[in-house]
Amino acid sequence: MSKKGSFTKRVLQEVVKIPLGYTVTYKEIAARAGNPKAARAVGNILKHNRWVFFIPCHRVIKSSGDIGGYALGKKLKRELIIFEQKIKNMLK
DNA sequence: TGGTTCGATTTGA
DNA sequence: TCAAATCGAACCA
Repeated sequence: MSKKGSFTKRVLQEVVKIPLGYTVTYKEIAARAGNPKAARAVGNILKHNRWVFFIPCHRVIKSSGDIGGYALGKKLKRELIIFEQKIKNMLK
């Protein structure tokens, strides 16, 4: 229990690397972190992470393409994703 | 400190 | 559609 778990840090690191207007699935993050089966843990980490202000949790969604959830509100998450996709389209 | 339960999930039958 | 698996963190004694 005393272990901090490098997996947590790894997950956060990967989430931060997510480009603008790009969404990643929990499984993808888990896989990048080293544990493809830790998709649930990813959501749990994002929910209780202490770097929530530095991590775009709204870019992480379910593999089904649906919005999993969001600590600040699922509705806000959807809006943010659409907004970022819009920006991406504009830059494009 | 140690053990148990839950969660923003995923996958298989 | 339902249930099991699996990882991290919170909760309780």
